[in-house]
Amino acid sequence: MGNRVTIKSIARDLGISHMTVSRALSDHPNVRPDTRKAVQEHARTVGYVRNAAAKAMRGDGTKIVGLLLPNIVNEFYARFANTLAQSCEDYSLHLIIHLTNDDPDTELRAFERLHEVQAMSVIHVPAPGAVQNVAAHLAGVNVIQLIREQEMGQPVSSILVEDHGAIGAAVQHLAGLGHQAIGYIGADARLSSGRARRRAFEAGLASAGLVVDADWITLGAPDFSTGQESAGRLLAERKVTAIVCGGFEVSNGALSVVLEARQDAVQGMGFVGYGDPSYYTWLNGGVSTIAVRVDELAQEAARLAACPPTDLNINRRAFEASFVPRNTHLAMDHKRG
Amino acid sequence: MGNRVTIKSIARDLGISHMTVSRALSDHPNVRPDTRKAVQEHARTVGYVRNAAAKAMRGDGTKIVGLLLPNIVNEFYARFANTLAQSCEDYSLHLIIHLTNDDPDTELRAFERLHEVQAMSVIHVPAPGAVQNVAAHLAGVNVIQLIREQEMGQPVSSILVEDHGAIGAAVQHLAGLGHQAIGYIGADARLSSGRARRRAFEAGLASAGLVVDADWITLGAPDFSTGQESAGRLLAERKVTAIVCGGFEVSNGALSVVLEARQDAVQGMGFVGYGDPSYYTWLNGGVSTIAVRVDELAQEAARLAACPPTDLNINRRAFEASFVPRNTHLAMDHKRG
DNA sequence: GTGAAAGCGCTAACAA
DNA sequence: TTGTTAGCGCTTTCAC
Repeated sequence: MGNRVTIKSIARDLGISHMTVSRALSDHPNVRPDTRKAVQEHARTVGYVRNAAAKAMRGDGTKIVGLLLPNIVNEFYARFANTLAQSCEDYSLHLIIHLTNDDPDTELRAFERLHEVQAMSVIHVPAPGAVQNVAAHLAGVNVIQLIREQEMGQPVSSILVEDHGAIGAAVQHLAGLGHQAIGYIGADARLSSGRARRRAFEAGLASAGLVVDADWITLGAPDFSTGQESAGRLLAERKVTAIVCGGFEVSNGALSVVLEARQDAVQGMGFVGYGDPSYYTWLNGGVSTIAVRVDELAQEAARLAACPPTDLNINRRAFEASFVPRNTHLAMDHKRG
Repeated sequence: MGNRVTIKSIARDLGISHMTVSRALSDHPNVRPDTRKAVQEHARTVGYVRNAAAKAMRGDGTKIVGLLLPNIVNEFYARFANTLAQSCEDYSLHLIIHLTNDDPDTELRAFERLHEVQAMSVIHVPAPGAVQNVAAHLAGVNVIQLIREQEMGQPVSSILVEDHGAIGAAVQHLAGLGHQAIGYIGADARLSSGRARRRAFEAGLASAGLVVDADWITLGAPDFSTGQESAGRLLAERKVTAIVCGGFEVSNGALSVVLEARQDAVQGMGFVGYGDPSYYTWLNGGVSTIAVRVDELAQEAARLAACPPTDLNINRRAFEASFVPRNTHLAMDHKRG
């Protein structure tokens, strides 16, 4: 069963040496044109494909790229993976996906598995928490960090979102609408992105001349339930009149709570989400949000994955986020175009 | 650079034969316990992982599963991939994703690439159109078709959605609401699912005592733009008072048009979507839809991918869809819980 | 209980 | 221009 077609089987078929077949198939100059043609034609008709394992074993590399994401249902990650997968097709790269659920142990296992298959590059959203002994699995791997930065004990590339300006604009926008007590929901200090966004939020408040109340800043793991719980708390306490979200998952979690809250509890409340899933344009007649150029991030990631930077020095690239004002106030009637 | 740790390098380190190392690492009985322990400990400290390529070359299989989806931004596919990826983790399988965009050529290339890496199983949503010469790349591969069925020239498993009843229920529901002219948007006859759902829709009309008007049935490729264009046409013609969608992409496309249409053009129009993305519960105060048990499909797919059915006969498994009535009529004010 | 040899598919280096 | 050899990392088979 399943007798693979190999260069040797082709060589037998054609009564020549397997080396001639190898040369013909890789367009080596030292093959008589008619031989080359005959070999290539035969190879096509018998459905020959080169054996990736054999190539890998010779040290020729694998064309395998690993992608480590918290999940793939959040539309930001889904779009990223989608665009990345398409770009990988262009570079003839295989894309292996591992979901970390933002758990360091799962992340470690994923690195281990990718080491087994000798992945050439790994694109990952670093999970929160301490760096573990991943270093052993990183020898000769081209590591590309996404969104968050974390020391890995070896030079890595990073693709980041520069959202300081956008978060500031969101706060200004809310202040302009008359909001004085603005709450924030985001990731805690374990993540570089969590630290940066929180700073941006506080800077925004300051430049709008508003006070920072530590009680209105709710932090946690960068996940859906943090968003839910934080929004629930802020809503229950009724101290803030607006909420700014600093994270993709957190934003969806918070939004789910506000959308399902009693109307009188949220009427007139300001809300700014993070990330820009397609349905944000429809919910509430349009949810104001901080938009990230996800496709550009993904294309840059594919480029870096396909062509590892020869210069092993740090390689940081940041993409500017933008504030998209829509229906900032909740529980309004639908507006239609 | 990047000198891989191998059983031979470990053997050198410990001054023993590489065979003893191999046996120790695979818990073979014929190794002195202290030798085994020493080897395993050393392997752990130097970060040894087995070389997948070498194993594959010996014919031991690859633990690689290919996943071919039209895209991964549609929430149904995203959820499927998400659950599948998690399940693959449990079975220690590598998941390689290829996006076909429902294009047969892209699909063919994906099969070719997966053949190169000797994927053990391939889970795929067959693209519309004729079967091409994929057969050559299927030798010894465990093929699992998802949602749609297509003859592949070799025995395959299929994981299907049994939505006849749910589609019938949707039509009954609309009829009960007084709708007499009900339109349908779905995939054309190139897809098994397109044929089946259309039949289910017509059967539903018949059993509700309603007429079938061929003009109200709009078919096309199973994509977003088909949904957009068809919904646009049905809205412009103003002949139907309700629309039933028969496809994930199509449903989102149609919904996008309906949500962005002028309010008077859709007020009171009935709408039933297909699939149940999370935001359907929030849009329009809740979009009625045909819900598919996506997690169960994915788990079954992982099971089949991990344990290829030894019995090479047909292996079909269908999961029942259900009709979820929510705010069937469009452009109502938000209802809140 | 341990080791040596062979071979999976492929190509760089040498031989003819 | 074509062919032979060797070796990448691993395990099965056979010898000790």
